[in-house]
Amino acid sequence: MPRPDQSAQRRKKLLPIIAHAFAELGYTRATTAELARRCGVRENILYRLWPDKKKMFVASIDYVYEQAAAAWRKLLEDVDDRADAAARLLQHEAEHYGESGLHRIIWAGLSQTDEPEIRDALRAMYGRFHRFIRSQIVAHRNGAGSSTLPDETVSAWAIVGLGNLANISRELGLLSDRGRKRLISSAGRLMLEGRSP
Amino acid sequence: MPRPDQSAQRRKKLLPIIAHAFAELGYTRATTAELARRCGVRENILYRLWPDKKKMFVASIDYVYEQAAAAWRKLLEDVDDRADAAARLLQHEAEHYGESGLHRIIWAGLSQTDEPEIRDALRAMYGRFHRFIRSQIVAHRNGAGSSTLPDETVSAWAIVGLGNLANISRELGLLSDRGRKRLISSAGRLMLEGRSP
DNA sequence: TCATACTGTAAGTGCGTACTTACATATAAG
DNA sequence: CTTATATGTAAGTACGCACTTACAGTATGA
Repeated sequence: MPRPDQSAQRRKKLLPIIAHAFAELGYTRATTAELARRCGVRENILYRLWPDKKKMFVASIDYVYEQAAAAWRKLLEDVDDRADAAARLLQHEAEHYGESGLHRIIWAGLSQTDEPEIRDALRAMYGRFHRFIRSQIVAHRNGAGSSTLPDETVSAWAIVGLGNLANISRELGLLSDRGRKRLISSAGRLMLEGRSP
Repeated sequence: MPRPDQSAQRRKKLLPIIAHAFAELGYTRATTAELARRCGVRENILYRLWPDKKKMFVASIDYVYEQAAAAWRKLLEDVDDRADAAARLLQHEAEHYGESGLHRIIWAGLSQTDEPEIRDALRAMYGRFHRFIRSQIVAHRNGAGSSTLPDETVSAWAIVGLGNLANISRELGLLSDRGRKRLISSAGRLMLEGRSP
């Protein structure tokens, strides 16, 4: 009888490498040849693990979201006060935004929205991202919604937009690290509770 | 003696068509063959007017920005109260967002930031865009900056971020037209003056 | 031990696309 | 009319890249 199939574990092992390559190089420049080189294998090995390049990328999107979600969960473990969690997360993102470099995957994906599979993966991802932020805002405001504040849905999208602009500014060199931090904490706080520190 | 060179006028005539193609198809799908087809000429004609595809795109960025700026100027002509202008612009964008095609060109460009020329053009464009918005905010607040509001620079970037998220949401189908309108007017107003309608 | 499927190597293939070349024709001025 | 350059047509080239194929080696379980 044949050898046991180990492709699942192998995917798990190579995915971080592939995700990093996509993050660093973007979708098009991360050629299948380069992906294989970084993984220390030949191209056809990758094609045995994933049917095509798109699937490798979609897997990378999921991987990256899971990484971020895990970091947030860990951060929230230490927070007792649910209402404090949102501010804590915002602060954390202001300080460490983009440090992993993995958020650039989303960026790379946005340039490939003509591929339905990638579109779908991104939409799902933004949806989860938005829901997470929104739930934090709800907990933070805790029913005390001011009439001069947008509702949680709008506020959450605006915060997602902040994160995205932070991406663009990093990509184009529009803002310094300090400027970006100020933007996230200041505008983010405003969206959260209607005043800025 | 030879015939007079008419390439300048010709560029002027074809640029809107080219810009439109880039906005509609994105950078990669707007192949030189397709651009030529839409212009009703052969590819080499385009290559006599611009040295390469990148230059055609950069020219499109400038063209589209000028179009949008002209529309804004026109809108502001009718506004007497300078302090009212910002709110008026915001309202206008909430209603007509994306109609100029400006945002879609930026979008197309963001997927090509590995090309230095395109990067530079985008950076310059974001700079102008931000300066414009910022000046409107300054005029709107007119010295009456509240201590609970971010400064004009931050607010302007946040509004740019809103526009960008509006783009993403349109591209991915995250928000309805109504939702997008609500986002721009509601969060935009908050960034502008610290309260939401 | 032996059939079977996994794992690896090496070379290729097909295709799309930015960009070019060769050449015919039209139009201005001297 | 001549000449020099603009304008048009049609084909072609070079190249990168996603994806494939052919085949040799290897570990497993009956």
